[in-house]
Amino acid sequence: MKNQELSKIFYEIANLLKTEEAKFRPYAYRKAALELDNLEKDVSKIYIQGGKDALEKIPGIGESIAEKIEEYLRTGKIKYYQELKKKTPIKMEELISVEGVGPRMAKILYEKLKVRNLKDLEKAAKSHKIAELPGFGEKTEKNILQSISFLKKSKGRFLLGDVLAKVEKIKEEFKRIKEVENISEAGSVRRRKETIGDVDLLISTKNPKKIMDFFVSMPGVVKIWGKGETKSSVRTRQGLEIDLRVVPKESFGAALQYFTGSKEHNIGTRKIAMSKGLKLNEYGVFKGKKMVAGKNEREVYESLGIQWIPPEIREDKGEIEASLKGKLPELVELEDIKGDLHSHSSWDGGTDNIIEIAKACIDIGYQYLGISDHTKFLRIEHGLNEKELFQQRKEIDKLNAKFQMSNVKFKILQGAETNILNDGSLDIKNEALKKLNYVIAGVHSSFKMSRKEMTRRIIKAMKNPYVKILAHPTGRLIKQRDEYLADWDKIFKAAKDFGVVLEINAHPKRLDLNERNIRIAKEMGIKMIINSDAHHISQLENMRFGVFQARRGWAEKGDIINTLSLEKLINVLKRKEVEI
DNA sequence: GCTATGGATAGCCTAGCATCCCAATGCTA
Repeated sequence: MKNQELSKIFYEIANLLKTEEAKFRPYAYRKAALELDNLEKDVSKIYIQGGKDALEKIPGIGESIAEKIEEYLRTGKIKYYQELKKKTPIKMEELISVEGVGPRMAKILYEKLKVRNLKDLEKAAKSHKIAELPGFGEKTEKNILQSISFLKKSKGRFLLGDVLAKVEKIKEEFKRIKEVENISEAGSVRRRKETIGDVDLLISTKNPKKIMDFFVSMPGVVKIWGKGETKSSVRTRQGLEIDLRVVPKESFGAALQYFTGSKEHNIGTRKIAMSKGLKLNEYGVFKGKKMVAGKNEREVYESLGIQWIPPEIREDKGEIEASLKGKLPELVELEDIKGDLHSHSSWDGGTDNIIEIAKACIDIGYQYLGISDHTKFLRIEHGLNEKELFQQRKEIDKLNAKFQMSNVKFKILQGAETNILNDGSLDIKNEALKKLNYVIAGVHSSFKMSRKEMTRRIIKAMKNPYVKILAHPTGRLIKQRDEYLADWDKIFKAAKDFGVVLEINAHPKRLDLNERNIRIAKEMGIKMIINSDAHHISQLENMRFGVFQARRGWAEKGDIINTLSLEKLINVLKRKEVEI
């Protein structure tokens, strides 16, 4: 789809324009980029069917941007964009991915120090040239270096959220070929790791040549690293490396087990095979020369005398031992989720009305939806004040009454995503919080506090009798920002003591808690909730990424409160009983 | 540059915070 390509260009134009005097044009381009990114229909189809006029019907796209889309679809280029790039030939996206560096700073650094990319930026910072510039200083330079070293750690990896849909699409394409007997993703994609290095695909077929020919000629392939009958590797336009392996039908299960990994897990399973006088490799399980299993993965595990282990926990973190004892956790499933308690509506500047979100949730099959808009401290997000929360309540009550009248078994709950201010107080008065069905609290500012201060700040908020959920507890943004400094042992203990539910934020960029913390929370008996944090109806689907993450942290249905029926959930959301 | 209102023009995504330098700027949510 051209949507994403165009969206990327318009984002970049917006950022380039931000370095100039233009005040509102950057917002216009950003809006257009956002709309294109969220657009379900292929923009080139819209153009073919209705021309430029049809393009202008897309929200946020007017005459000028429609012309640029037209130009891109016809020529593959946008002259205006090229001219902007010529004026400031820097890798803007790369530079502003460094926390603390924005478009303006990037431009100044280019003009003064000829910084064009991340490498130049690091060099300039290391040689202390940045601190010498007017308007900059030692602290800025130090922060830049810190952010760069964080970025390096995740370099070359993609978010699962960006990769999975593409993998699913490729699988669909393959399934149309009748010679494909079995197909599955393997590797870290199948284990649903939060970031992915490269994609492994596995197919069984009697006609490897046809499969491999199709694979290397897929649209979007820009480089073929290798092509053979059993293995081919390509790189896509987005920089994603995909390996495809073709195996015979009889070995598909064994190969799937082998290529799913992790390496550590496989070492463990192979040891078990050895202890039973068997040999396990990617072709099957063998007793001497006789193959005893291999066709499907389940029989591979069973032939070793252990339970089949869900891919998400194949990390050699105790799953093999648990499996040997027949005590694997029954991991939470997407189907267990009965509702979403973290979503944003048009009240706080989101795109969709409450009723639209509710309808989407009914379609998913949820029993309930919690609207939790931002509150007033976050002006940029149009945070609601006490009065607006009250007005919103009236709308929600009306909608619930309608559901009841028409015998729809669905309820909208009213929450709010309040802000934990620097001193640990919230930005909404308790009298207003009291009237909500539940309160989420989260840190949205001043991330760089001392460990001690941040710990005190969060725990104080958790003590508020109305706070029930701690949103995105560690504040990290994958590949972008590390978690804030805090004493997590103390915070987890506070969650346990004060009955605060820890969120597993399902946004692919957050996935916060991470799997390690989920497992700690589970072992401590702390309840968790998986929330989408959707700002757009399409993001409700992110729930699945939260479920993957929960599964990676060994969470079971009973650990997650939004697997409960509405009645039970309401009971859990009740005011804290404990004296704080 | 887009949208809404009214047919050309106003309004839009702002406020707190850190940093750098002691008032202003740019970044972030």
